[in-house]
Amino acid sequence: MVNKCETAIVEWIRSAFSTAFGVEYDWEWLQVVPATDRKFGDFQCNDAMQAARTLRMAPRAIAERVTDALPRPEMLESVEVAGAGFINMTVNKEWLTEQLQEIAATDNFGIPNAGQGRTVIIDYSSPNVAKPMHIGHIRSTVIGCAVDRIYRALGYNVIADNHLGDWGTQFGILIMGYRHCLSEDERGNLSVELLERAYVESYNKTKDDESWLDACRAELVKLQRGDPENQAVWKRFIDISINEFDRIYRRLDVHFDLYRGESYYHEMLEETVRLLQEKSLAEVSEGALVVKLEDEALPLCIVRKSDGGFNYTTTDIATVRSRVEEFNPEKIIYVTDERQQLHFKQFFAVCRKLGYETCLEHLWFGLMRLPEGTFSTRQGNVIKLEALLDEAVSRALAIIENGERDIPVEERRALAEAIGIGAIKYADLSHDPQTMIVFTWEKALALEGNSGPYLQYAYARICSLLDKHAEQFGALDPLSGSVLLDSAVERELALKLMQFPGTVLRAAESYKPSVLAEYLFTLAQLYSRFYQSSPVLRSDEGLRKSRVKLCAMVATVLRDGLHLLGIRTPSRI
RNA sequence: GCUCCUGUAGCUCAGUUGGAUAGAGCAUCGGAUUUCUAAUCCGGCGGUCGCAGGUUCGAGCCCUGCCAGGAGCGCCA
Repeated sequence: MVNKCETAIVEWIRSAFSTAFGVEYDWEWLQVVPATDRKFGDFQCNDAMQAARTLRMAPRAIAERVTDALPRPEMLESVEVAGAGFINMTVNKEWLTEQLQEIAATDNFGIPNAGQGRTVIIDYSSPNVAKPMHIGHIRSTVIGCAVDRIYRALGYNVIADNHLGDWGTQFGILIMGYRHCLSEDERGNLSVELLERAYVESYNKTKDDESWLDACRAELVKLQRGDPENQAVWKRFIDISINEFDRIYRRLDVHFDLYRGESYYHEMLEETVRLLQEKSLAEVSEGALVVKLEDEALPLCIVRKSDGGFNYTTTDIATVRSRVEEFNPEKIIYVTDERQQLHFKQFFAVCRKLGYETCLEHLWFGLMRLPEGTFSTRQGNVIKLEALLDEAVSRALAIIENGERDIPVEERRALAEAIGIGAIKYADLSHDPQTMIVFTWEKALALEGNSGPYLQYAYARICSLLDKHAEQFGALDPLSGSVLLDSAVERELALKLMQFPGTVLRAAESYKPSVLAEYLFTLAQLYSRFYQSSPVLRSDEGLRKSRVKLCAMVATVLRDGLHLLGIRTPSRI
C-alpha cells in the first residue's frame, strides 16, 4: 500500500485489533480502503466481518471492541461503526493537509522507488520490415510505451527493445520484387511503400510462375548464406524501414533502447536447439524436433521444422538466452495481441525447463477490429498508422481554427499534433488492454467527455490560471502556507491526489495503463467540478493562496500522469 | 472436440481483487456564460450485471452447468 493516509490508518487499525483481541493472532492482513461513499467518511475497514469467523463473535461487536480498544488518534476526526460491522473513518483536515504537503514536496509526487536496482526488458511494437505500420500496430506500441514509462517512473532500469520482423522467407520474394518489379528510379528513391508494392507484385508472380518461385527461394538461400549483394539490399530494407518507423515513433513520443530484430539472434538458433537436445527436452516427431509439454497441460511445440529450418519459437527462446546473458533482467514483458497466448505459454514453459528464472510476462491485448469485422489486407480495409495520425491531427486542427481562442498560427500545428495524437492514445489506453476494441473514427478521435483532450484541457486551464495568478500576485512559493480544505470538493481533491502514487504502482503491477487513465479522468472530473464552483483569483488572500496551491498540485499530477501514458500536455489550448 | 478471453444502461466501457443504495462517457431531454478557457459544469431519463444453480453474514466479482460472441489448437509470426 502506497497511499500515505491508508498506511498510517491501517497501522492504527492493526494495533487496535491486537490490543482488543491479542497479539497471538496475525493482523497483517487487515486492510483500509477509500470509503465507497463519501457519506461514510474518507476510509473504511471491512475486516471485522472477516474476523468474525476466527473470533467467533458478531462482526458488529468486534468492530465496537476494536474502536474502543485505543484512544482515537489525532489523524482521525471520527471513527464510527456502521451497518454490519464497517469501521468508517474520517481524517483530520490538518493532518490530511500535512500529508498532501509532504507528497507535493517530493519531485515525483510520491511515486515509490519500487524498481531500484531492478532491470526489466519490455518488448513491444515490433513491426515487420518492408511493410508500413498499420492500425494493428498501434496497441502494442502505445500500451508498451505507457508500461515502459510507468516502470521507469518507478525506478526500474527499463530496456525497451523493438523486436523487428527482419528475417524470414519473405525476403527471397522481396529481393526478387525489388530487382525486377521496381524501376531504377524507384530503387534509387526507395521507401517502405515501394517495398510493399514490390513484395505484393513478386508474391503474385510466385503463384503462377514456378520458376519465379524457385528464383525467390534461391535469393533467400543466398541471403541466409551471407551473399554480400543480398545482404546489402536486405540491410538497406531494414534501414529504410527503421527510418520510416522512427518518423512515426517521433510523433508518438516512443523511444527504444534497442532495435534487435529476429536476425540478431539467428546465429544462436543452432546452439539453442543443441542445448534443448543436451537436456533431453527435445525429441524428433514426424521429422520435426519438438518439445513435449504434457506436464504443463500444453500442446507440444516445434523448435525445428522437418525441413531443418527454425521457427519463431526457436528465435524467441534464443532471444531469452541472449537477454539473460547480456542484461540479466528480473523480468521480460512482451506486448502482443491475444492470438499469441498459446505460443507464449509454450515458449515460457520451455524456458523454465531450460532453467531460466527470469519472470516472463505476456501482456496481451484484444485485437482491434471494425464494426463489420476484422481488418484484413485482402479486403483492403487496413488503415495505415500514419493516415490515422494525420486524420486525428487534421480534425484537431479544424477545431482549433474554428474555435474562438486566439492561438498563434505557428503554434497551431504542434497543438493539433498533441491533441489529435493524445486523443488516439487515450482512446486506447483508457480501455483495459484485454478488451477487444471496435474501431470507429468517432471513438478514436473523441475530443469530449472521457477523452485525451478533456484531460489536456483541464491541464491547460490550470496553467492559464497559474499564469494569471503570477501576473496579478507574483510567483507562488509552493511550499509556503497550507492548503485549506473547507469545501467538500477540495477535500475530495486532496484525497484523490493522495492516491496517485498507489495508482501508478497498481497500473504497473497489473500491466494496465487503463488503471492510471481512469484515475486521471476522475481527477480531472473532480477538478472541473471544483473549477466551476470555486473562484480562485477572486477569493480572499488566504483562500486564494490555498486554492492556487491545490490547482498547482492537480496540474502536477495531470501532467506527470499524462506523460506516463505518453500523452503531451500543452500549457495552452 | 479441447484451451483462453468476453458478456454490466440504447451505444462504448469502469467497477481498487468478496462489502453498504452497481458508476462514468456518448446519445437524448432540460438548465448554467456581466465570472479565472463552454473541448466545461449541474440536473432528468436510462439496470433481472447473459441464463440457472451453488458457496457465505454478504456475489457484478468465487465454484458448477448451460447460452451467445471472439481468438487459438505441429512445422506462419
